Amino acid sequence: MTKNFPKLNEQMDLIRKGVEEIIPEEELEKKIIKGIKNNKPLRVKLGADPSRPDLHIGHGVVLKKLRAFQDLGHTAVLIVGDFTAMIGDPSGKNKTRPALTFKETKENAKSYFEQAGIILNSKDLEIRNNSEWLSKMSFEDVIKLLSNSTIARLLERDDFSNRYKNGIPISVHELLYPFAQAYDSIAVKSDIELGGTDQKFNLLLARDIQREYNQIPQVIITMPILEGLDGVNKMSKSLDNYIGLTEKPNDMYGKILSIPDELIIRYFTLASDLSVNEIDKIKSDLENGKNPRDAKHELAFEITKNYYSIDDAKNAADAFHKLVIKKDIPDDIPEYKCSSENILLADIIFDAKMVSSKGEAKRLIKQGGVSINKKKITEFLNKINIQNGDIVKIGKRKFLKLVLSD
RNA sequence: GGGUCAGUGGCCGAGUGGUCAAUGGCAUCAGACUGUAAAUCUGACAGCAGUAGCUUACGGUGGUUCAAAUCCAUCCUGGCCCA
Repeated sequence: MTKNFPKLNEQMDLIRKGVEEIIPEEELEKKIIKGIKNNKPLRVKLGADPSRPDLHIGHGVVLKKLRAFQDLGHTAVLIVGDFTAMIGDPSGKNKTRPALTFKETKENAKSYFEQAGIILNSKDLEIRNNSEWLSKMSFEDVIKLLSNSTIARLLERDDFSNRYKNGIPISVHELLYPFAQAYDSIAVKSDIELGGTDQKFNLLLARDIQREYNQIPQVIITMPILEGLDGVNKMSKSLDNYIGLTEKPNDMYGKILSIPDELIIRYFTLASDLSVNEIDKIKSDLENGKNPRDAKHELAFEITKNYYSIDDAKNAADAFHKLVIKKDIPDDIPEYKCSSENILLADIIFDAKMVSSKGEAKRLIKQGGVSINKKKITEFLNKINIQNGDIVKIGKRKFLKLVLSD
């Protein structure tokens, strides 16, 4: 199979977009030149962590970079850490992560691929489980592997040294994680490995180890960690500041609009497919007084479009204007069947699972957060008379359509 | 192995026998306001209950007491010091 690789400059331009570091850049150029000359795609490794089944656009940053390599004709090698999931990557963590069972790992891996598949091209994609080689290693093999580094080196890592200083436990097996990951690179003979900046240590260690095992060390490319909706912390599910890859277009659009203005360019760079030139244009427009709101709408549109379609993005934009700006009601609202016309409002919204307890329902009503047909209801003790088709609004974004059934 | 300290609500962290469903901060939710689902201000924030009542909660279990998050015993988890 012959491939037509783009020229070095073209490749480098695309690769450089948004990256934090390329270590070392000259080696990358050499590898690319060699690839073009020998007509051989580079093997670009990315470790998938099956302990986190829900991907968000923060994960998308690095997946997009991997996709960029695929678009350039290279081979994406996705490693499922089914074996290492038993350890749990300590990167960026301040506590030991619970080990997963094999079954959980499998299920998570499945949903990981469904979601990563949104971004990656299924061609030029090689998927490997690291249990394939790690489970076969003997204790002797492990000792050989571990003899390539020192405790001092491991403790240099921020994650570990912070935990150590602050008296937070570090289990010994966590120290082995970077070695397992490094060994993956040897097993798949990676030319390049991608990761977030929090992976830098692990990625670099693999270079040393590959050298010990007589392989040409991989080039490492780190991507910035995308901030979440709060604009401060990294995007993560546990902080609930994330935009899921599989979120509905409307939610995706709305959530993007809620990012702080300062993050607009960063999001364009890391999460959209716009070219560096296009992004520079937006940047200068903003500096010349363009309303950030408009730029943010463009951003929301772009990202939603990439994950769905132009039409979906348009619809999401319309829905946002309707729901949030004009405070209108959305088109599709869940229905709730009422058997009686006389009923407590609190019971309805609790039963329809719009709130997690009746106390919460009462609280919302008391605070004026619930309305029927745009009329606020603030008395939670009175029963209400319902008409078929009444629209109940709960809080800012939840709606319920009442349907009488007899 | 010995000693010692700690484990509190989504998180951080007060509280050392009754006045504790438990101060405060963060997060969250609602209302007002706004270009925004931002910022700010106000309020709420265990569950059940037609409203001062009940239930479940301060690592687990058992106990002392009229009464325990607070005391005792034991177990689990972890930190630190010594070996």
